Amino acid sequence: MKNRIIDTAEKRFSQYGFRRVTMDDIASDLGISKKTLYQNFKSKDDIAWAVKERMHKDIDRLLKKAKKEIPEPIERFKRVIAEVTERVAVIGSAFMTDIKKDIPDLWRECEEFREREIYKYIGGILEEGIKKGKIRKDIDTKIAVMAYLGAIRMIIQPEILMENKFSIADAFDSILKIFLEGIQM
Amino acid sequence: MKNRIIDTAEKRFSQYGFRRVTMDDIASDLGISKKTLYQNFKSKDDIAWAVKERMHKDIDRLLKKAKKEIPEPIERFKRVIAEVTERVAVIGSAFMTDIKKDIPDLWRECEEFREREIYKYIGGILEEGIKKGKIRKDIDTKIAVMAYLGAIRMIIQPEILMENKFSIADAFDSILKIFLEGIQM
DNA sequence: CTCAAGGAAACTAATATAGTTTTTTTAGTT
DNA sequence: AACTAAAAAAACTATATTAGTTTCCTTGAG
Repeated sequence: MKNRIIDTAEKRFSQYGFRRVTMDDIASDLGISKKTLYQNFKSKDDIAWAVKERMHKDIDRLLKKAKKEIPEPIERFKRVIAEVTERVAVIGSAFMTDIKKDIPDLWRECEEFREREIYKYIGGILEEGIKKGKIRKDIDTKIAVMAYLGAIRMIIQPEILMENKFSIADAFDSILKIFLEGIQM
Repeated sequence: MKNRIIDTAEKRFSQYGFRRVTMDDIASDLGISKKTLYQNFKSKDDIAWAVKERMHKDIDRLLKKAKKEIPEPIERFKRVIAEVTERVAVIGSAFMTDIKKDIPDLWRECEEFREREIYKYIGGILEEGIKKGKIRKDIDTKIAVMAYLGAIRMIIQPEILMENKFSIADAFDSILKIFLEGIQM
């Protein structure tokens, strides 16, 4: 049950931020009462922390695995991008803006994680690629990663998917193609 | 004064959405009292409408000008991208989510504008480029435009600029480079 | 000095929602 | 069928927030 709650909360928070999502929303999505929700989590803040903890753990695991299994930068980038991005895009501006005010400690930890694990780690893959002459020297790797995340975040919004003909997989492929083409030598 | 208010509101709405921005915020940013603010606009909703009207007018003007002056698709894309994107990025997910609930008519108009003027128009430039063999056939132009907007939106957040060494101009350049490289034949 | 305009502060009314409690419903057991 | 425990649904309380309004204070011009 706890995981179902975290799933639902993650989805909602990523789309609407923290403040905009009510406990009623989450309970209703899950088909449970608020009472049951509070039997599992002490407060709304607790849920936000749980969402963050699980996400960070998952992403850590994926990044470590990719590092171990794939030495080649472009391929590793592709793997990481495929597996991590959608989750990472959840650290969206509305959520962060909200928790910066409402749960500052949580915000700080998310910021640090993002800086360390996302930009440094993924940016590091790109730097490797630059060293090996596979990726253009003239791009700032952090900007590239940010841009990619921004692009993905744009696409994963449910209204966008609903209103348009393409599937999310197609969209991800397209964006990845543009990026890979754009960053490679 | 009205324009100063619209400037400030546009900035705030683009970053924080509609609901999160208070009339106190706007007044304070401008160094005026709420009283003065209400002397210029009847309500908060009025301000949102004013922001939208002005923006759409500005973008319309820019798009028409570019069409008249620049026949070549890649160059036109560059021009449009340079002049329009930052403004367009203001139609962000937080703002749209808020007004969808709070001011549905405004939301509808913004949606239509975005569909017509941004995706169709800019997408149209890209389609032209495809026809002329300058842009890859295998990308969906709408996804490309969305991705680009997402990337830009990511970068223009003030905290991002503050925390990082690159300038906004550098970031825009980088992103544009990646995109142009990624979409061209 | 007076006065008008505008900023700052205080206020009111309304809304929203976290968290809690009560009522109703449901499913299982005897 | 009756009973019971658990959970959903509904209602409630307390608190926070903010749009819009009013009052008080300050400032600058005449």
